[in-house]
Amino acid sequence: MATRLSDVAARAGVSVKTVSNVINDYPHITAQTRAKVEAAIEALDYTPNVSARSLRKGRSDFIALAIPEMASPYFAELGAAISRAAKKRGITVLIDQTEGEPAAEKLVLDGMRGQLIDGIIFSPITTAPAKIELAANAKPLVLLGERHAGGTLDHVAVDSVQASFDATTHLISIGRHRIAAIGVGGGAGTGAVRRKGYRKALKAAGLPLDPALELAGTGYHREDGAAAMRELLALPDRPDAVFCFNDSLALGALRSLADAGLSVPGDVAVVGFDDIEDGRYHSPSLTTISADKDWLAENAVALLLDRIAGTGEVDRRDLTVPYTLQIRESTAG
Amino acid sequence: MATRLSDVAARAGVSVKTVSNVINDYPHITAQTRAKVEAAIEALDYTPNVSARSLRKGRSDFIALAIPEMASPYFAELGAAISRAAKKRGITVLIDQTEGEPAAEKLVLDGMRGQLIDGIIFSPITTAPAKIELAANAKPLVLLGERHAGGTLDHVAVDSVQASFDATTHLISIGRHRIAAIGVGGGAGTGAVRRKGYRKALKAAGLPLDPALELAGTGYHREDGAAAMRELLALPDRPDAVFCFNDSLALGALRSLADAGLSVPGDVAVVGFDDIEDGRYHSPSLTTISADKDWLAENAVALLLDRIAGTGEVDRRDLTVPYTLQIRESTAG
DNA sequence: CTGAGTTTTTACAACGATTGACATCCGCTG
DNA sequence: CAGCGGATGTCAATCGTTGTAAAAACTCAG
Repeated sequence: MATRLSDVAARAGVSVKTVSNVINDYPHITAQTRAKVEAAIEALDYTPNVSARSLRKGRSDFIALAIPEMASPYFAELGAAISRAAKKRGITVLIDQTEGEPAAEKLVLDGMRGQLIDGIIFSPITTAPAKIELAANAKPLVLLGERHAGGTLDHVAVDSVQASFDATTHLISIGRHRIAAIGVGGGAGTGAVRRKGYRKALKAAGLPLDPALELAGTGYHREDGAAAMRELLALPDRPDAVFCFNDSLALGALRSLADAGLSVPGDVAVVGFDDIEDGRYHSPSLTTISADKDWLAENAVALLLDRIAGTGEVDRRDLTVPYTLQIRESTAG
Repeated sequence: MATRLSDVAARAGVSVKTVSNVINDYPHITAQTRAKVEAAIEALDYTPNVSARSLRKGRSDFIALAIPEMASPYFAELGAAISRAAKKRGITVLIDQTEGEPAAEKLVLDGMRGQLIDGIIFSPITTAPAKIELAANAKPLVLLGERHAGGTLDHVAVDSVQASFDATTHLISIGRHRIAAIGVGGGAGTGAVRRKGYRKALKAAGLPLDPALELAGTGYHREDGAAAMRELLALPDRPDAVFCFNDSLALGALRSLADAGLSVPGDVAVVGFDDIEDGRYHSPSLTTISADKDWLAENAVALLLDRIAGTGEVDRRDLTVPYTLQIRESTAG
């Protein structure tokens, strides 16, 4: 079953070394020999044994993507984009669901998978910045997400403060005054950073900051958004707009608004963050911050591969993903 | 950086093989030696090298999951479930997006990844049954999805005919007479099988079969559902219910219905298939066929591992996933 | 205390691909 | 025709782990 290098060599009538040379693009090879070898490879349907190669070379061309959960739409889309970007470069992505568990995240950082993977793209939830720095000796690592903006590791993220500022300002610009925020306490520093932009926008517009309008919730899912929205609607003086720190929260919020018989954006305008596909087809469609996921994926992968190949100790790089505010029905009835 | 077996051996004062024996639970080891070795492993923070192990053993404890796209909600949820099920058994899942491309599917079947993976769970889109049979010599393989029900390969799937029958019958039971079907032509045989159940239900109820009410669409996404629904609404005699062959289609359809100002289920009742999370939080929430994804995942993984470990040529197994009809707002206003 | 029988531990050789040092063999140039 | 560079081949070693088989250590009966 297993075709080996030697099988190819035998069929091509050359030495094992030559086949290896062909595969590894060794400079001095006749077009003729190369053709012969390639024909044999084709004929035998040969694939190099990854284990053997990786054992010998110390490189596997596998990278890991560690995300909290692949079933959540944002991460699913991100994972898909990163897989594609990596595949283009002949790299395979191994997706790791940490489920936000510290133990699982630690495992990732320890360069788990027994030296199989060449590097990690990591979207942390629980692990604190300091610990990441500490453990990050094992493998090249690129961080995603806004946490940790001041660290010493390579990093790719949206400028969440600015984006949140824009989102909130958009709500103000359509005449809203009581603007709530959902997701304030959420994971990975996201909550804190986005709240910063939110508050900044309120302040810039001279609007008061009402603590009752800042909802933490326990997670970043639809149900959390729905619950938070219900809380907001129970307030004596309910908000006329909500900025949700991600689209899932926003979709949950929309559900609660619908249940309450309120119109969107008539009674309450809603803005999300992430631009997941669900939001585009929702009714009403969701206004949201749309970061370029393919850009993010391309750059995260490129950065990591750079670091893996890296000889000299290049400076830490910190990339900012371009984004736009997609105005849709949930704010522009 | 790389701590090797020999490092552990040196520190514990035993031979390399003994350490290996400890790790692999070889029966004859003194408690004392074991303790010594384990202490050394702990102290040095040793992790076995996957490549070397896999090279030597011919087993890697990696399996691949090949799906059309991980960003589509159903497959994202399925992938998450399978990852979890595998992790429980110490297996790592490598997710492969075939994007429905024949070339990519062929690669999967050829047992790509250079013998790294031990087996494949495959959810085919384009590749025909016959070709799968043919190529399936390389690696143990478990098929998902309804295509190929009569083949010779291990197989885990919902009884789509029955489920579709139930879904359609439910629509009939709430008094609908003009029931459309969306997704009839779609990929992987799904369309054909579900249509069969749909037609059967109509026939059983003595309802006429109107070809104009069977919509194919180009894919299984929201946009396809939305487009199909628009087509249906343009009919002179529009349907009073729609059975969509998956939830994404249904959500798209709901969007078009909302755009048209029609009420659900008042004017048109909608049923989906898959029970993805989006449907539960949609407004109106979506009535759907809910197959037990964890059951599916557990059994697919177990079946595959069985086959991998398998000595004797066990008979082909064909597992049917239990499901329920979740009645929600889109049919029960 | 000896020898047989049983545990426990070890030495050695693979697994498949790659690499480096050299040895060839070729056609050419000077 | 010596010599040179290009193109291949030979050979051996290496990556880290584990299966085989045998050596070493221990147990216990006589």
